[in-house]
Order: sequence, then C-alpha cells, then structure tokens
Amino acid sequence: MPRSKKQVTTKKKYAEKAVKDGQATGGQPVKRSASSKTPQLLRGFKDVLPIDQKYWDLIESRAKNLAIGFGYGRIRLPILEETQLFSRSVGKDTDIVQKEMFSFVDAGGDNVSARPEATASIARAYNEHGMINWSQPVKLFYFGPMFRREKPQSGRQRQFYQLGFEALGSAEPVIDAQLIAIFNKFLTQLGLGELVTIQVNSIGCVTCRAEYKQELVNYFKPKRKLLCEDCKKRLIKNPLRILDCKEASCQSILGEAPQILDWLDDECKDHFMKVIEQLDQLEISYNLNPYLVRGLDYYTKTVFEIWPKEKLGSQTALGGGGRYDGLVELLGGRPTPSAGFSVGIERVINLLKEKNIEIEEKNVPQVFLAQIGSQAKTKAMKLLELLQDEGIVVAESFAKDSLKAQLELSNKLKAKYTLILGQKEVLDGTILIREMEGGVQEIIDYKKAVDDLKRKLSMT
RNA sequence: GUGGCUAUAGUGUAAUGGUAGCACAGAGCCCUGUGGAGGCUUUAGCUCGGGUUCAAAUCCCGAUAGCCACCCCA
Repeated sequence: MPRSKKQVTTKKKYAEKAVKDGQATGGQPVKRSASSKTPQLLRGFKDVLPIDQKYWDLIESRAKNLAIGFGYGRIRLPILEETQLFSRSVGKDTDIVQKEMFSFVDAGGDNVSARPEATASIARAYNEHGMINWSQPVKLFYFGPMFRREKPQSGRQRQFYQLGFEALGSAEPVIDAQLIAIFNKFLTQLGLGELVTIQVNSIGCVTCRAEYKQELVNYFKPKRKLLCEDCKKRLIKNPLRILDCKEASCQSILGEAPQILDWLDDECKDHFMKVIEQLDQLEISYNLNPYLVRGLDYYTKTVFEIWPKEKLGSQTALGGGGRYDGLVELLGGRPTPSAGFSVGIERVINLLKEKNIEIEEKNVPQVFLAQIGSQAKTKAMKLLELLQDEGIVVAESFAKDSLKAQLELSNKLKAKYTLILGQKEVLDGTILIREMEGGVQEIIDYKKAVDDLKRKLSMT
C-alpha cells in the first residue's frame, strides 16, 4: 500500500516538473539555461566557507599575538588607492603595475586601482599622518585582501590575502633580522617550522646594485647565444632576473657569473653581515641564496623569502620581504629607512591542508538546547539568550520539532550537554540536562539550570 | 599574457555513441519525548552554446571555469 501511494506522488512530481520545464505545455520547451542567469564567482575569486574559517581564525589570532608581542600596531588600509601610488613605488615597468592591476577611472574621473600589495600604502600612510614624528621605528601590521589580475592557479588568485609586518624609520640590521624572526615564528607556531626554508640575500643599495647590474650585463653579453629567449629580453629589461631563470641552458652559465655579494659597497656589506650575525645569534637557520631577487622596485639591501621544502606547484614563496630604504622618500617623505615582509595567507593554508596539520575546532558548542512543543519552544528561546548572556556557547535547532533530530544534531556538533525542555518540564518548572558522552540525564529545577550548567562546565 | 590537461547531484566518483549509477552529505521513516549502529524511502547532476548522428555525458568546434607548465609573483 505505501508503495503504490508513493508511486502516485512520484508521478505527480514528474508531471509538475515537466510543466515547469515546459515539456507538457504543448508549446516550445522553456530552456532553463540556469548558468547563464545564475551569478557566478568572478574568475580567480573565491568564497571562504564556514568549514575553512578555523584556518583563518587561527592565522589571524597568531598574527595578532605576535604583533602585540613585538610591538606592532594594526593598521587598516583602504582597498583602493590612486593608481600612481603603485606605479611610483612598485615600479611602473613591473608586471604587477603594467598588466596585473585592477585599475579604472571612477565616476569622478580619478585614476584608481585595487591595491596589488600593501607596502606602498604603508609608506603613503607614514607620510600622510606625519609618522616621522612618532617614536621610531614605527611598527605596523596589516591583514587584508590584495588584487592582481593574473591567470589563476592554485595558490594564485586574483583576490588573495596578505598579512604583513612593516617597521619604518630605522636602518638598524637588527630590524631586518627581527622581521625574519617574526616571520619564522609565525610559521613555526602554525606547525610549519620544519617544512620551510628561509632564503636570504642582499641586493645592495641603488648605487652598488647599478654597478652590479652593469657587471652582470657585461658577463652575459658575450654569452648571449646561450641564454633562453626570455633571458635575452631580461638582459635589457631586468638582468637580475636571469639569476633565477629555470632554463637549464641559463643555469649552466650562472656558476661563473659575478655574485651580488662581491659587489656590495662597504656599507651594504657591513649591514648584511650584521643581519646574518643576528640570525645566527637567534639560531634561525637560513639559506644564503645569491640568486634571490625580488620583483618590486623598491627593495634595497636585505631581501628574503620563505619557501616550502617540498615545492607546491610552481608557486615557491609563502611570503617574502626585505628592506626598502628609499620608498618613503620616493613618495615625497623624508629619507626613512624601512623594512617589512608579507605572507600569502592562502598559500599558508594550502600548506597546512597539504600537510594535514590539525587545527583545533573552536566553534564547538558547550550546550545544545532542545525543545518539544510550542510552549517549550518559546520558553527555550528566552533561555537561549540567558545562556548566551552568561557566556555559554549554546547551539539550538528551533526549526526542528522532533527531539530525535535535535539530539542527532547535538551529537554531530559535539556538544557536551543537551538541555531538553518539553511540555512536561514547562508545566513542572524543570528541565532535563543530558550529558552526551555517557547519556546520563537528570531533572533539575528550571531556575537553577543556568547556574548548574555553569558549574558543570567550569568543572571540566 | 602564451601553451597543455580537465569539466557528471552539495562533495567524491562510475558509465566511451543506445534507460545517467554508486558512496558520503541532506530530508524522512522503521522508533509520535532521547543521539552515536543498522535497514528502508527520498531530494539532488551530465558547465554553457553550437555541430556530427536515427541516437551524444560520451565524438567535433566555440565559450566559460579549474588545474598544470611558462611569464610573473604572495
């Protein structure tokens, strides 16, 4: 009997569906073409769903703690800036500025861009708020989305989050070392310490880098035929980039190439040596990488990146940074030696997931509040707020009426206790409290429920 | 930006020209006030648009998206 009944309903549903789809209307089939009408994510943009929040929460709270510990104050910077801020700082010939920015002319005719990174904004803010009059160095940290219109891959999105620490107003090598130490500590606290390597190099100041560049060109020019096509272009555009080319033919002639460290002037060399000494003192292991070059124009002297030991796709760096002694001045301020680093949050999360690093689930409710019957439901809604006011993390499912379904949910949410409030309890002025693990439950006075629960929870 | 690979319920996957199936998740029942096990029922899908064919999830073309390599970068 139930079977035939169900068949009827099923047939009915099909009929309804057919009508909806236009098949039974006798006319043209109505095409749903859902995807053309359903709004979709923009290319390279992603939603972060509740299931992943634990990673984000963890990263942000670790960053905040480190910031407090090392004296970095949070700064929240705007997403949009004048386009020229980036062309002047990041470099107008860099790929980031030339082809990767979300730039547009707004309704008022201003040229604006979604920020592709935050250091330029930091320097702008330093000047704009007269931070030169604050006690130096000014230490700032930020956390927020950046935008680059690249072809997406895993670990490379058009909107991605960066966390950054910046110290402005000190030329001391200890600043460079401390930034590396913070970066390292951040990853270590996330359980990634053993899985990454720190790459360090110095690219000198404007003067000695120019000399080195010339030297590099002089070296490669006679060997031009041995270089790959890209590197032939780099020879003119950005000879430093030849150093990290992946082509075997280019790699093979790198060995004899002049090394930047030999061309640093006395001051730059001295600075770098001190940074290295500091790192040794701090017992931070690092890899001196003479081929490490960073893509943004404003870097000087110390540069560093942190790489996973096992390469994840073609994206090597989890993050990187360095010194940018000329940036503040370049943007119209006083000479202000500075340094900083930024971390790609999605890349860090990818690594955490890849290595199955366990993250404590923080949003486990302590108590689940179940109800049976409409009177009980109303009363439970009030109780819910009482519990919340006492700071108890409580879950509920007022939309479900069956106790069974509510207990199932309580179990799934891993609540320690379930409060059960039914018609009987409402009349008696009581409430049931069930300890989920053992299934023991007791009847208690409704008025004492909150206190009783608090006692039970604080005892565990 | 260049080149390559891929696209099936919410998720993970089968079916290779001929009836779209399975697992998990969701809803419901077995059990009308008691979760974790089991059984049953059910919801939900061929990315989109063209073409070839009697017939396309399957073959071809295009679009889109994801991934991979390059470029570049976090």
